[in-house]
Amino acid sequence: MDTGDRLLTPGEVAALFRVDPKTVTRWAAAGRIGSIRTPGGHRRFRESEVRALLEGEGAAVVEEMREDDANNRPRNAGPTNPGTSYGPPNGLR
Amino acid sequence: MDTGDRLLTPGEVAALFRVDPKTVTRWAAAGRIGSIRTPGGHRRFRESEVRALLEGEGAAVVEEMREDDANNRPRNAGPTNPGTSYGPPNGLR
DNA sequence: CCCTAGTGGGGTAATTGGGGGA
DNA sequence: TGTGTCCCAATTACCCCACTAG
Repeated sequence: MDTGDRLLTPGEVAALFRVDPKTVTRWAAAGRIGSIRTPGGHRRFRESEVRALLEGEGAAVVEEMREDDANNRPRNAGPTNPGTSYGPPNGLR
Repeated sequence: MDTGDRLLTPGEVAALFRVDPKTVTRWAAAGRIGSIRTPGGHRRFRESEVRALLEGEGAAVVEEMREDDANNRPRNAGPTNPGTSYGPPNGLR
């Protein structure tokens, strides 16, 4: 994997997350996402990093709820990585 | 490759289900619906999954209601009538 | 050289998240 | 049991204008 990550523009990342490009800029400013700056000051994001965020953060039961587990229904039994520390690296709160 | 599903905000999903955004949040917290979190902590829901839930409740999912579980999970037999035009999921602005 | 589109920065309003109680 | 509503704090969306990217 030679870093074949393509660089995405804020608008691309914003469309992926369904947020405003400005919000993506704030993530980079807050250090929540890696950003590469162009000589002009614009930012570029790595596709691998964006994809990791999209699928890794909330990866939950994408499968339909099957009845085969009628044995019992653990509400939170997913490997969802429970307190995954979704983020606030800085104990902001 | 992508399922082609856009991401919806809690408010959008809440409007589709006619419930409060808080309720939608609880569904995600309970693992009943897939949720993708933004680096900021907000949630995004997949349009395909929301639609599957909306259409599935009132239409034909031939999925048989299994034994004891049926007792545990009562089907909402209300005249939800989602089959008709509830609202254009295309609330994109 | 000029042009269009996108991006950045700051500020303000609206939405969202989490907990608690009805 | 499940949902609606209250609190507060954080995050996000849209406004302006100026500059970069191609």
